[in-house]
Amino acid sequence: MVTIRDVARRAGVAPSTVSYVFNGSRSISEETRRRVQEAVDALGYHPRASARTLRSSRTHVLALALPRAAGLQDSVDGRFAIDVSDAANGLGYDLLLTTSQDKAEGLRRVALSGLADAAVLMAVDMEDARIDVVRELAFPAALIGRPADEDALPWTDLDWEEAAALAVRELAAAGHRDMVYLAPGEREVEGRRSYALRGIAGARRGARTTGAAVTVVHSVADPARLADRLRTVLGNPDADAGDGGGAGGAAGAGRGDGGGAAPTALIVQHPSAHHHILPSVTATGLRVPEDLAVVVIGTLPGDPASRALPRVELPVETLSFEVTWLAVAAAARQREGGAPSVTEPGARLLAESVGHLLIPPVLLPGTAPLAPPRH
Amino acid sequence: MVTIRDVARRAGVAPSTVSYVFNGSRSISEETRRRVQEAVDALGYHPRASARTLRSSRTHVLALALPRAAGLQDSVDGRFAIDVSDAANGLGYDLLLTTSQDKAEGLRRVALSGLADAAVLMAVDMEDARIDVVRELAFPAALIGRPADEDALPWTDLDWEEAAALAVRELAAAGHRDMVYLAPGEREVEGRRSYALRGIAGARRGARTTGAAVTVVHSVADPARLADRLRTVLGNPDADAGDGGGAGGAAGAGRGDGGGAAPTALIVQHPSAHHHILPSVTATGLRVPEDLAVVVIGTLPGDPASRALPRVELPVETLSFEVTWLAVAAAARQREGGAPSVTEPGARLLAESVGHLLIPPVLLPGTAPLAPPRH
DNA sequence: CTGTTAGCGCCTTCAA
DNA sequence: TTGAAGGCGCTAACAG
Repeated sequence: MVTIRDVARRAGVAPSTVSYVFNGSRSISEETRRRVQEAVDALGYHPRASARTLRSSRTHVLALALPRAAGLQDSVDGRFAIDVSDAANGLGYDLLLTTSQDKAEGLRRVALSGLADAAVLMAVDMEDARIDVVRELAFPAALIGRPADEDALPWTDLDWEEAAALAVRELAAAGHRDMVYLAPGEREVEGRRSYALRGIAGARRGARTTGAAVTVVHSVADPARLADRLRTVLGNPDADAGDGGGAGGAAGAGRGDGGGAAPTALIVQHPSAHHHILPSVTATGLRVPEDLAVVVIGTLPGDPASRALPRVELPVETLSFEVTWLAVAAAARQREGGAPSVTEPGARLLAESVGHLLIPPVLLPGTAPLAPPRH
Repeated sequence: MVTIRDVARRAGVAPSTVSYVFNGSRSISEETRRRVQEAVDALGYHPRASARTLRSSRTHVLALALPRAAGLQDSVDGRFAIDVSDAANGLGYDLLLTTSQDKAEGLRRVALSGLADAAVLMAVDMEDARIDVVRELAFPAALIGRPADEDALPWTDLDWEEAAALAVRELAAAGHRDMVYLAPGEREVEGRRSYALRGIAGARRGARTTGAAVTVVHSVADPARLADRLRTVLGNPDADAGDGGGAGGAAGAGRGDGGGAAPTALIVQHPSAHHHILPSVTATGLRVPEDLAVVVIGTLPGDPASRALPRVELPVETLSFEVTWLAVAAAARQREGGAPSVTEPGARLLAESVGHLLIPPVLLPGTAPLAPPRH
């Protein structure tokens, strides 16, 4: 184990000088710097993180709090984890994963034991228990997701509400009067997942704005059951009444002049349905886009399977970078007692002062056009 | 900041006593224990990880080295990250993500700065640079993936080779004489990704064993190009010669009595193709399973989109647990100077002594049967 | 521009 | 069954 003292001895300087060479907080003569560097290379010295942290009470580690809802987790989570890790590295931080089980236990433990300087909270609910935890502990944190209390903590998110409203508006502009909004599953709504509620609210708003009829249906993981629900709500003429069953999660919504006509458009917000939505629709006997226009919301960028459809992508990389920046800024603010540092122009400055950053949705064209309805 | 001394003072004991209460390595009177606990609760004391680590040189942190190949990463990676995190938590460890960019830089830094006790390496290549790094640094590590040198480090993996061979055998037993093996993309093969090479080797072995003709085709991310390649190799009668183009990644292989007949079965090993393989096949005009039997290898458990097909699932949870265990065991071995600890029976003991654990593939039935060929 | 020094909070040997 | 004390490796005052 080679320490700073070994280096100092070999370079013929004091340990503190070696430290300053590393931390660069005071001027060092070129000669001294060179000799220290030489000793470092010769001995293969590398500072111990624990000693540094104990002394400076800075870890240069960010905690990433994953939700870890029992059962299947979306591939979205992993994608965020990787991109946040990259962003953190770029800012000189490492990333510690905390799959907080119950009551944000992991997050609390990480904060209390000083394992991280700040936390990034993923997949937040409208009222998220983890928010209370970090506030109670005065632990710097930033969220991916827009909580009910928008001023409690810095956050960033895709504007899911506007994304849904935008999809409805565009479809209405193309002539569609009757649409179906395939929202995340019931459980996500009951769990008050932010993106789920915002998306549905946007769909309703779009319906009001355009006068189109928008029926909100909740998605299900199982493709067969999903096809059932779609069959029911899309009112396919030659439905062969497969498994029968109830009307599923159809929840009436949207007022407009569309009345009870058969829907001509489908908006899909459920992440895990993105991949098999097309087969599920095809299973109902409808052709896309001739019989039914399909728009997808929240797809992963670069996902080949969803490039065919018109869609609003989830800007994972941007969100990851911004939330990381917000978390690091929060840590800095806490260290310096609240003085906001003005280091970057533009959106970032805004994000820091306002405390959040809402990313406007962009509707990308798919291979298949936004076909107008047939009647 | 409440320290161990504050607790000691309030409980009327020495700091060391408090420490022993936490670490339980010597007997404490019930009375003392109670008073310490009371003080801990009252003051909200929590030990500092950095101080502990500095003193004990144990971090209780595992590093997870993700490959981070430029461009799109599979959702598989994220899934592993989460499951390894859970497994680590179960063994009393936290998980630090290192998205090692070039030359395993992140991993090296984490090891050198003592941020972790051991590493888990994901998505290993046959000859992986990270293996050299951890060996050079004598840093305990375990791999998810089976490297060329099987004895260099402990590892665990699905037996991809046997999985592919199994699929060929089962299809051959069902009467198929001509098959297509859709392997991972050319880049993954050139990068000598372990699972890619093993899978292809297994397909070849299956061909030899059964006498069936197996053509190996490399997958592509883009669904349209994939459909093209499939059209070419599956020799669809009513192919409308879409984009023309070359024969794509078709690489002749497999000897047998199948000769040049049209393939009746398709085996898919490319993870990112799993989701849209069915549409891509349908796009060629072939019906599944009437015209073409499809078997998928390496699907994620619980993925609703792939439940329909016969498949070999990737046992993410098992692999994650085992590799975590191997990594922790390696750390313990290093601490204790090589003495193998005998704490668990069965497979785990075996895994520890042999140093690796190869999981045998299981072919699960899909909704669609393994239809026999028509001719 | 550089050296000396005093801990950061904890664990663990040694002593009682 | 418990205390006292030293030091893990590093940083940040203070001196010069």
